[in-house]
Amino acid sequence: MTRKVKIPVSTVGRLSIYLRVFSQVAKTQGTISSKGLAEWTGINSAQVRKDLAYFGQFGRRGVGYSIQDLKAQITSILGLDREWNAAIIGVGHLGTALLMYRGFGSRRFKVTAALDTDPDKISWELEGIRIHDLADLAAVAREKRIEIAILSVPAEAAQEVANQVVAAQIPAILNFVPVRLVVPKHVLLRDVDLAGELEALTYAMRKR
Amino acid sequence: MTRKVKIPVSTVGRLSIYLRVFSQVAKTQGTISSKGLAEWTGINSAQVRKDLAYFGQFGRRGVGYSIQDLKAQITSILGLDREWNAAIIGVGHLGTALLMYRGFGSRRFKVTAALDTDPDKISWELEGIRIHDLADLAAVAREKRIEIAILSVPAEAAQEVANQVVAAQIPAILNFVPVRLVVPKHVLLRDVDLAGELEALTYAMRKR
DNA sequence: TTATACATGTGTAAAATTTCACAAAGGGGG
DNA sequence: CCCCCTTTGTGAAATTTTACACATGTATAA
Repeated sequence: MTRKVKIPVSTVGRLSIYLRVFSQVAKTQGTISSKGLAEWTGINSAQVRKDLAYFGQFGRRGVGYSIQDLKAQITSILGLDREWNAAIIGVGHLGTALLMYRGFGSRRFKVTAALDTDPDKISWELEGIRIHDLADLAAVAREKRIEIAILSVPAEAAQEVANQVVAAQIPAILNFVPVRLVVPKHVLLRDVDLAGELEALTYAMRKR
Repeated sequence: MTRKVKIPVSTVGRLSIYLRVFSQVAKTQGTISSKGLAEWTGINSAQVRKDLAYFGQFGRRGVGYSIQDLKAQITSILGLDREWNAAIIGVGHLGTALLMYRGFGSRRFKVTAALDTDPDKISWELEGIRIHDLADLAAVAREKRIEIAILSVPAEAAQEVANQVVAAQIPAILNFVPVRLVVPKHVLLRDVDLAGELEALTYAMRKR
């Protein structure tokens, strides 16, 4: 089988990048080479081939990769051949921001619930999504079949909320809170640090 | 000198993480060990020491690092000892979202301008920030001393807008558009791919 | 003063990731 | 059918990143 060796996380990240290229070139050609993908992405062409080879032999020597096929393959590898329900937990500035951001939905992600603890927010609706009481998380998660919790709560509350997410049997967390969360290892956790991204820029700018 | 060897990007990313820990522990202790930082962050303690050692000898053997000192050091290393003016370019869903998100401002980043090409948006104000015509980018950038452009425009327009940013002499771009931008190498570019983050999660969930 | 426990800074080893480089194939033209 | 150009898939090398391990320094207590 193909999935004997462990696949680097970085490879998975690049799959997303390759997928994106297709929406930009698909119209003009039916096929693309690793060199072509390399040019579009800035990733070394050997790297491209190696990334794809982890999952199978999708290319044809002398020809390249069928865009249609490869698109379908990567879509399937990334689990994007179906929809995923997500809930936003914490409807403060960032949470509201993420709720408004339709980019999540644009691919296969649907934000179908929002939760907060603030009585002034609960029962309100934002962008057509009702805000539930966080206390009802387990019920909401079950009912709406939530599989991804998008966390944007205050730092002090983050771990406690994460515990509730785990208790509600939601299997994955996308954490926007700049705090290290401890979760059982069967729960998938991914951190996004927006301030950190800016800091990487100022670090580089400072040296001038 | 301390800056002879090249510092890994990953090290810089971890500095942000260390810095964050201090706001959570500072009150209780005056000092922290690499082991302590390791426990807070999940990063190996030798890694912590190596990261810090790139920039100088901040610790004391048998004692650890003075939190106050280390905080000041990292703050300075990351260039966070002053404020940075940022502009949000593209006030669609994500742009609005980012504009509302005060987390950027919470540290040393100030979003002081917003720009768009849509006549219906230009001259409006959002969160107290006036939306300018993108055509005026160079003037706005000069006047407001913009040093970071936060890009959230449609994919088709991204490269062209990036060119304008470069022409406006803005030295750094934080790009939220899932497109590879080509910029001169004196311009700092950092990509944030929100959909990609979710895709990393679904990839892992799919395998069950 | 000496023993003990702690913790840094760093040389070295290990692991992971990226890049090179080439044999093996595919395709097209004559 | 043969030649030539292209491009994959993949060992092996190179590079980068992480982890180990320990000599060296610090503090405390008896």
